[in-house]
Amino acid sequence: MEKNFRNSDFLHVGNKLLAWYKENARDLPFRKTKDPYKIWICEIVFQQTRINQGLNHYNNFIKRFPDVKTLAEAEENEVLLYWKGLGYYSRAINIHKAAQQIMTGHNGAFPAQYEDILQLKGIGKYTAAAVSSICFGGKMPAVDGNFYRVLSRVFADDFDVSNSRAFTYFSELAALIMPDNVGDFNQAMMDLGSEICKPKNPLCDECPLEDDCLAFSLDKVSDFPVKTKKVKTEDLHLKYYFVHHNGQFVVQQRKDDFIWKKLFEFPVSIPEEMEEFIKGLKTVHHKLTHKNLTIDIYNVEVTSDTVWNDFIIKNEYLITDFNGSQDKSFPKPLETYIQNSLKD
DNA sequence: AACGCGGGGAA
DNA sequence: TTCCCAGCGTT
Repeated sequence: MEKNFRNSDFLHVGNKLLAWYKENARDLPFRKTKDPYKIWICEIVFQQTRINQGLNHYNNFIKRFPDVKTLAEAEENEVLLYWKGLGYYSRAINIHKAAQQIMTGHNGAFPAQYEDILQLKGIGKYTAAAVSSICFGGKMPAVDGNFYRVLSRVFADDFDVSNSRAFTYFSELAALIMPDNVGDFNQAMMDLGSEICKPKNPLCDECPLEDDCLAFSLDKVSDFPVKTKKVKTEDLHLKYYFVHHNGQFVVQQRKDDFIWKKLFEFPVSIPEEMEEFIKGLKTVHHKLTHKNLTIDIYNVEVTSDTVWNDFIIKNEYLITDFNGSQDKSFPKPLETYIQNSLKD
């Protein structure tokens, strides 16, 4: 793009956006508060997550963990239970650690300064800017996917949003139109990007920035944003054994690497002498963003107390039953498998 | 600077 | 199918 295009005053664009937001802001639960704890939680929940998908999780989470102290004192596994089904489970692990950071490092009071907020686990430049601007009058733009899309269209800017310098680049672009009320501006950009300036089929005739949008005037809205990085998926084959005995079954907890960090799963192998108890196999297909999973689940009904006890003791496995499984967080496909087994 | 990490909805 | 979503931590 021509650099001289950016040398004029674009503040009126931001002011139009604010006026639009005043009339068209979405009615969301976390819009009624400036409690930094609640804003923080909502920012984490809705990272890479659509509002409708995470709304129930957010409400349940706030109800169970209403403040920093309650969250900090909870068990990690219970925090993960409330994150069940949301994905990106390191968010739950980090949110719990950050609560403890706030207790020990800030006497339980959420830090007000951008630099201090940025030090918390799981909080990056986007979230620090969002919380500080919405709750404490901070002046940093909360640059996210909506900013990339709206700004690249308004300025018809072909800067590649998959470039690692995109955050800095679009932060500078945002500063051109950013009014004094940065908290509302940040939220307005989110609502405009979500409701009007959508990735596909944007509602340009309803957009308050239609007269200011260079891409629209060039009839090239669909050319922006430019994104070169392509989504690549790979196939992955997993195998589990659903080992059960007298209504109980064997579970173990995953490590905090790879997928489904610290969630519970079935054992991935059984001793040879147990193979005679295999009743059948169910293959489950599950799609992740970057993986197509094929999961073979062997149904192993152990009818020998000796074999069962040896297996548990030798491997130090955890045992649960169908009721107890509700207190644990399982990966989606395994959760579905357990629920279906309950019906049989 | 590049990559891995979930799950669901829209087109 | 493919893309995208109130991104972040690790390497």
